[in-house]
Amino acid sequence: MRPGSIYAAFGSKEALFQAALTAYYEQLLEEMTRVLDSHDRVLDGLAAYLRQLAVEATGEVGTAPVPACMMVKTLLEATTDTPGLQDAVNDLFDRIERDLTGVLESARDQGELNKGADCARLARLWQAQIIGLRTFAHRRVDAESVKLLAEDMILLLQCRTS
Amino acid sequence: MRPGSIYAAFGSKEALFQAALTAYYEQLLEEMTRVLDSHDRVLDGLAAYLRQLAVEATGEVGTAPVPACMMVKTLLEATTDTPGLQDAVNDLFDRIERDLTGVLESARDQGELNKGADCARLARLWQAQIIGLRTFAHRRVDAESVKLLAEDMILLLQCRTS
DNA sequence: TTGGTTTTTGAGTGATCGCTCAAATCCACT
DNA sequence: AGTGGATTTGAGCGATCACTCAAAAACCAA
Repeated sequence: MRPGSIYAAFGSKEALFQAALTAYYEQLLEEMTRVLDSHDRVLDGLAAYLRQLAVEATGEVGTAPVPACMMVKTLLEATTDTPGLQDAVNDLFDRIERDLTGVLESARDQGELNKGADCARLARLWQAQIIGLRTFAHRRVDAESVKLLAEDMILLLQCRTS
Repeated sequence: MRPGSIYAAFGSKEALFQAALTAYYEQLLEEMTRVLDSHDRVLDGLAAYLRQLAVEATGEVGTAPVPACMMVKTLLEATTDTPGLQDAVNDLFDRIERDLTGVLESARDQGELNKGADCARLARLWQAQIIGLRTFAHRRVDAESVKLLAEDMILLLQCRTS
C-alpha cells in the first residue's frame, strides 16, 4: 500500500494513528475479558492476566517479547499540540478504568471484596500496576524478576482487597 | 546556540541526548536522596518521595505539572537500531535499582524491614510503583485520585515490608 | 463486453530532518 | 593593541518527512 491509498482512507497520519490506537484498545479489552471469563473468581482472573502480561512482556514462550504498550507510549508522547490525540488516549484510558471498575464491582457483588470497597480507586491502583509491570519489563531484566514482580503486585492487591 | 556549536560539543544528536539523560538521572537521584535524608526512617522518606511525585506530577502547587519521565520515555522508545541509547538507559535503570536496593538494605539494617527481606526484589517493586504512578498521573485525572493512588501504593508496600 | 465507480499507483510537492564546514567572532594572554 | 586558539555562526548539504494528485488499474453490475 502506498501513501495515497492510506490518505484516501484515513485523511491524515494522526487519524490513522487514532484508528490504530482504538483498535489496540479493543484488542486489549478483548484479551483481558477472555482471561477473566476463563476463571471462576474475578480476582483469580486478574491475577492470571497479570501473570500472562509478565510472560508475554519478557517473551519467555516461543513468541517475541511484546512491544511497549501503545496507549502508554501515546499518553507520554501526546502534547497540547496534538490535542486530538490527547483527547483520544485519555478517553481510552477512561474506558479501561470504567471496564476495570465494572469488573471489580462484580467481584465485590460476588463477595470477593468487602462491601465497602472503592472499586474505582482499586481500578486505578490496578491500572497503575499493569502500567508499571509492562514498562518495567522493557528493561533488560531476567524473566524471573518480572514474574516475581507480578507475584508481588498480586499479593499487594490481595492484601488490599481482602 | 546554533547546530554547529552543539555538534562541536557533543558530536551527534544521540550523544547529546545521552548526556541529557545522564544529567536527568543525576537530578533524579539527587532529589530522592534529599527527600530521604530529610526523614529519620527510610520508609517514611520513601513514602514522602512518592507523595511528592504525586503532587509534582499533577502540578497542584504553583508549578506546572512535571513532564513525563525522560528515562521511561527513552526506555519505551529505544529500539535495537539505537543500541547505544538502549544500553545507556538500561544502565541508568540498573543504577536506580542498585540505589534503591541500597536504601532498602539500610532500612533493613535499622530494623525497619524484617531480617530476611529481599531488598533487590523490593527495589524493583518500588521502581514499578514509581513508574506506574508517574505514568498514570499523565492522564487527565483529578489531583485527588493521584494522591490516593500514591497512598495506596505506600500502604501496599508497608504491608509488604513489615 | 461494456460503462461507471472505486482504489491504487508513481511521481512529485514543500518542509523539516540530522549534520557539516569555512568564515566570522570571541577571548585570554602578552 | 596584537596574536593565537577556541567557539559560534550562517549557509547549505542530502535524506526523509507528511502529504497530494492525475493517471492507471482493478472492480463490478448490467
